[in-house]
Amino acid sequence: MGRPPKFSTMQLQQAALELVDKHGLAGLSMRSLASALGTGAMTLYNHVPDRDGLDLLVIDAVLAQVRWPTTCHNDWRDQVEAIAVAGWQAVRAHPHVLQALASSGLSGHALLIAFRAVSAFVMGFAQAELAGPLATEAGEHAQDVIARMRMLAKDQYPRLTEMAKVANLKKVDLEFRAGLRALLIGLALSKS
Amino acid sequence: MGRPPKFSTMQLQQAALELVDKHGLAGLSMRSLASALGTGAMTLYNHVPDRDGLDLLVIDAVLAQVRWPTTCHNDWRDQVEAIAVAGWQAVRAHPHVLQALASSGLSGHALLIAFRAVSAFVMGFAQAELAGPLATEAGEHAQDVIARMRMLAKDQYPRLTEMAKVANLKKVDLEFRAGLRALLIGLALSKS
DNA sequence: ACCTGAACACCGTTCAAGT
DNA sequence: ACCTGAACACCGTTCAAGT
Repeated sequence: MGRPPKFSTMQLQQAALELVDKHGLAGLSMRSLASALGTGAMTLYNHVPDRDGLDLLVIDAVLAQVRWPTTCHNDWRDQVEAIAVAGWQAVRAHPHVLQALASSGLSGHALLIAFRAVSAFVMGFAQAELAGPLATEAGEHAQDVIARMRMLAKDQYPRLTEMAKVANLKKVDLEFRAGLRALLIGLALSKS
Repeated sequence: MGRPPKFSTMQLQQAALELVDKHGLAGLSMRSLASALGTGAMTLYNHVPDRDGLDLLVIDAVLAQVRWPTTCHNDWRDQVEAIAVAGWQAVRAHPHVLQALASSGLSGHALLIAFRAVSAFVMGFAQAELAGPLATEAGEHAQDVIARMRMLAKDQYPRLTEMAKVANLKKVDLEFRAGLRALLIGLALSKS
């Protein structure tokens, strides 16, 4: 009866991520993961409901590697920037995962709108980076917009606020920052 | 020898889009599209190099339906907003296509950074909309950021500029506008 | 030039059986 | 409880043949 599981979920995650890093998302299948673990395909159904569960496994593995900032900036915008940078760096380390993230991952978790916005940017930037280098000097003179979102995040989105215990990031990628600014300018459509 | 093609590309596009609208992207396969057209799978290879070509077909079909704005606003930000609205409305009409758009479509075309940014937002908003209604009152007091991107678009990105012959949009979706503003606030991280 | 069916090497998942 | 192989209904694509 009560048998101990042959594999831990972490083992599956590690093997799946390895597979995706090596062969792309298309290289991850029930059968390929199973044989990478030296077992049969059906064994995986003890850890995962279906094929899509494999994607979520990979996404979780990547998110688990994110070094979320842990200390607070005075300016909340610095905090959000640090979060975005951290998320982007984690995704960047596993380019093939992008596809899974974009197609279903984060939205399936019913994540917060604000976090979704940030991650949407992260995706967009990473995709742009694959196609060609960004015009890094675009946003140098960007100015402020009103930041009412700060309250909004604190009141309605505790999870985002919790994530926003921001670290004093030393080694941020300058190109990413410049790209972020360029995107913000491009998106800044507010009326006056 | 010289035989006339049995199907026009437009016929394929229409049938493929219909399939995706009805059964989701997963419902589109070489075989399913072929049998929807009453032919064999291999016939499709005369119009399309491989399976991914089917996705591009669908994406093109959606983009073809976009009623791009045709007249100019004085404020370039109004123009870009009109573009974003038009793109979003087209995508909205075919929710299942989102997956294809997000995973490869637009980035594969090496599109402009700015347009990618806008479409990334469109994706993010559409995904957020599927998960739940947006906090529409979030961005009411948004203010300006510097808009150097205007020049940038004119000098370096003629295709975007060409698309930015903006129409005087009458029926824009208010929720979308509000969501756009909320996202902009959330993303507005510029330093001061 | 364009179409086509058979065949190949895959795929996810159901099922029934094993410990 | 957890594992497993066989079987089923798919899939994209190569190939060789048809008009």
